[in-house]
Amino acid sequence: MSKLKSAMKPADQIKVIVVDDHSSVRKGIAAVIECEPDLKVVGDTGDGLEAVALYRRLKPDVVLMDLRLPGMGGVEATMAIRKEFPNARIIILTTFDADEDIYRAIQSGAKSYLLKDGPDDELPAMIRAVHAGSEKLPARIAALLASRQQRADLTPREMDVLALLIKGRSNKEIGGTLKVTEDTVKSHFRTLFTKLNVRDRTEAAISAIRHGIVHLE
Amino acid sequence: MSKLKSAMKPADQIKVIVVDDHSSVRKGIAAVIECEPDLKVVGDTGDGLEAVALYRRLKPDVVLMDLRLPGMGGVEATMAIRKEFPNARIIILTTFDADEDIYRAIQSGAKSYLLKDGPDDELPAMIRAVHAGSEKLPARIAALLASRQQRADLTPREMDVLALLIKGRSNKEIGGTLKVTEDTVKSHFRTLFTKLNVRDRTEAAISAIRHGIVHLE
DNA sequence: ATTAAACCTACACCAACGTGTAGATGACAT
DNA sequence: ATGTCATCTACACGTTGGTGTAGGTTTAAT
Repeated sequence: MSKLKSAMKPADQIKVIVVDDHSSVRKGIAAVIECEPDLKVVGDTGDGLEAVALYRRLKPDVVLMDLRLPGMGGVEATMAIRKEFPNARIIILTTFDADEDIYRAIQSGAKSYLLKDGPDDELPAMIRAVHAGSEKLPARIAALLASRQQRADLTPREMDVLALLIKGRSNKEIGGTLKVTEDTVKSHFRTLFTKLNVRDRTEAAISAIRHGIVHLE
Repeated sequence: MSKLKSAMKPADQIKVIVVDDHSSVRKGIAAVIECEPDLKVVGDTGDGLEAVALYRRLKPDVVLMDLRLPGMGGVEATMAIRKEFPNARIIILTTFDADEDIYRAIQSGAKSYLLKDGPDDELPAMIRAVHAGSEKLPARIAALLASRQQRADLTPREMDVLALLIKGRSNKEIGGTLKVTEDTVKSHFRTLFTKLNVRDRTEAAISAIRHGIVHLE
């Protein structure tokens, strides 16, 4: 395996940088990639800001980016890199499969979205595909995205109501916090129920959590 | 680093097997462990049943076990191994930090519980500690366990009610499914609210999800 | 200028939910 | 045997939630 590797000229290898705040995860990803003769990890970091600097310096072919980074999140880091380098090819590699996360990641300019615990050969194949210009998502992720699309987007106000619902607040309390009447809150819930295709607030809460519209923690 | 490794006699090394259904995860863990001269991965598998067979054959010092395995879960595999080898030292290594998962894992005889994305040096240190006889849990996990202990355990019936709540069912529907009256369901919710320390069903649903009493999916 | 959408408010009605209270049964432990 | 606990039932009462209906303002797009 290392024989193959040394036979490959560096110029032909796809240069990859890995951004994840846990170095053990970076090591694991690197270990998988290093098994592939045509791929090469040229840098890694656990910080979003540093990721941008690293990109400037190393000009990798592909970036593997975790979504949840301390300080600057993966979405922000992706946007920052793409603002400066519109052709940057970034793959989001994360443990979360919430619709909303996937949606925001793709919106930010990421080319693909992989789950860390996906099949073994998925990552190298996706690196090559994305490097070659593909933007194809794994079937599972594409399905999640499609299911999200079926649902109309929520307005900012509806997001507020939903966020407070997840904190266990009553209509009256939500109204108090948002400085509107209880009736208005009910009105927002009404449209929310329709958009989320649920019958009541409990289902709405579960659905919101399941789809990653709001995050527990 | 590999110099140190070769200087270490195999007999002095702590033998580890890794059980996880994703081979890329196994590789990552192995990569981290192989950096430590006193640790050695002697086997790995993605299957719970096979894990038991592997244990019989290799008699490792420590087992790293994922919780969510296809077919036989990590808890069952842990119990199966400990039934046959009561001294087996098993560390649960998973991505989930739900109280309930941790609780069941420790109940099943696991010596420790680590999160996959924990600090880099945590895993090797824990392997050594568990091998030496320690059962200490990481602070974060211990705190989660403690918070669970504050809560009285739920009765089977209460679990049923909770599970149906997470499916978005009303009191009447839950009663219909469990073949009891709506009043009985309310009665169960009453005690449930007290035990979970919440005010209403929506909070109960959120709390149950957060603590891993019930699982989405 | 008109339309559309987000956002807000109001009121009334009924259904669903939460609580106080009270009692019955069977299982299992001391 | 007595007690404790899980389970179940019942009824009444007040609160909260969900819906039908109707109309208001502001902002942005056509």
